[in-house]
Amino acid sequence: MKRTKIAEILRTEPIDTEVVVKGWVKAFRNNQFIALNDGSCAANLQVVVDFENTDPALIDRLKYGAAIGARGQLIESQGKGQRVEVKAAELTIYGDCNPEEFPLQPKRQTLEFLREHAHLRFRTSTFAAVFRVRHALAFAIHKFFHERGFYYMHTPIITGSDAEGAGEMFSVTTLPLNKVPMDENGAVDFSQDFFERATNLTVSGQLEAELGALALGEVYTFGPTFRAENSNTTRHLAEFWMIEPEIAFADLHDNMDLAEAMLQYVTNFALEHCKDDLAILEERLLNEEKTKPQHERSEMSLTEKLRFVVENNFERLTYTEAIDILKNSNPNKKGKFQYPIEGWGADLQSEHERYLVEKHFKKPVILTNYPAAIKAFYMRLDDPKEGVPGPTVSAMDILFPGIGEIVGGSQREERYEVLRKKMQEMDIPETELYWYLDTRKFGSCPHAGFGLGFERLVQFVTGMNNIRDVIAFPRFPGNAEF
RNA sequence: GCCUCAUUAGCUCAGUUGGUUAGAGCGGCGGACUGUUAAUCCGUAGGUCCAAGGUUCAAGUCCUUGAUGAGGCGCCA
Repeated sequence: MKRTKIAEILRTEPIDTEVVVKGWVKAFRNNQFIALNDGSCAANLQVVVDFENTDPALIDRLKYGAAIGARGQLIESQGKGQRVEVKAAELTIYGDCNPEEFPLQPKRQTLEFLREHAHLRFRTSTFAAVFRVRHALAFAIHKFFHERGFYYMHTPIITGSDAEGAGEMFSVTTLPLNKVPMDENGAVDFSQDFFERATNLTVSGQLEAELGALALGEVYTFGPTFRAENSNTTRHLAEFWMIEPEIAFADLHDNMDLAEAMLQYVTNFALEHCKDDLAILEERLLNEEKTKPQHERSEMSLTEKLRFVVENNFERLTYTEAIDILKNSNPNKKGKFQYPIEGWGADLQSEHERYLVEKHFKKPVILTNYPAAIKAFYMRLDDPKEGVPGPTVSAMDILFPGIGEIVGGSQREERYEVLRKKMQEMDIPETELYWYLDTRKFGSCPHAGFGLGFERLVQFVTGMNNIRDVIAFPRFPGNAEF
């Protein structure tokens, strides 16, 4: 007989039919009640064992974590706490689970402990919920773009360009590391390498996505990204997933509208499709915050926060306006900022971003038109504007409470000469990026795009504080286990 | 990379001013109970106090160095 997933049984409740369920034992109570979970949903199904007519040796193997199957009638539950249960006629043990050796215990475990047992942490209700929500968000992203006529574009993982300027890169090579061939100048002779040139893992698919957008109109990438930065924070990974839409015939405002609509769409998708999982995560967050002092606790519950983002427009303001607000803010006047706001031109520190998002506006914020000097070469130079002390670019960063920067994007510099000049100023070799410049030479048009850190989105929606807890096997400095 | 804090039983933690035999809860194991819901009740085993060195009559406790973990900052998504 074919097994039925527990999600299906709980949805359709086929009372008085025989079912086969298979899953892992989450609890075995009173010598007769198995809480069975098969990962298809957050809820467990209760399997009732007739302990008086079942082999005691078999009952003895119904340990926490064991993989089992049960065949029997689905009946209305004879007890409280659940609507239906399976009256087991036959039990099968697929995989025993020795409780003396199994690292997980049927009790609360710290996230730090589970992080060190990442191969088993899917078995916990928290991580099962996180990864189901992660799936839902990934699916929602594809759905959102597909519905809007975007094409999903696969940009290369291995890149020959080291001029993308988005951070330190991981080298890709088949050269023998114990005997690297050198050329006559004493430099590594990459002509002997697999690709006959130096190659790296991608730090962004943006430049390639732009090429696609300038023919297909609207495209997006959704793939892994690698940064060899020595970053040790709760919001950085060496390997993470990024969504990078790129839209032709669009300016910064179209870009902001797209990003905001997308974040609201996928958040709403999770609210609608992951109710049980979000309930588990909300409860977890609530318990975690109980250990914090009152003033550090959030004013809203997890789902309230998500609903707030879906129902309210993001606050849009320019960098110049933000500097004004920060300069006149209480923490700046009272010297509370570690980095006081001196004036126009400096990059904002995370304490400043947090002040704007969490204290001043209390909602997601889109900051735009940053000084050109602190942003990437490909961002479009703005026309000079009265009251703005220096040149700016059509950049935008979306800041989320608790997460910080979740989106970074811009309108792209589409003017050939302006882009070339900018590249020269920033020491970006034209020969490396001739193909990028070509798009500005042949049928260039205004276009824009952004990068969304997928794990940061998952962090926001699940309420998990550490980015290492929203990806199955996190990669970070000193760690590539599993 | 920088700063701060932590490391004691399988897990989460307590351990007073440096003082005799290092404790608790949960989990495990054994038993009881049998419509339970983190089941409950009784009993029981379980320790390289992160590592190395030092101070001291005496170190889980103080000092030095290192390892690992966590948080903050920087880099960013």
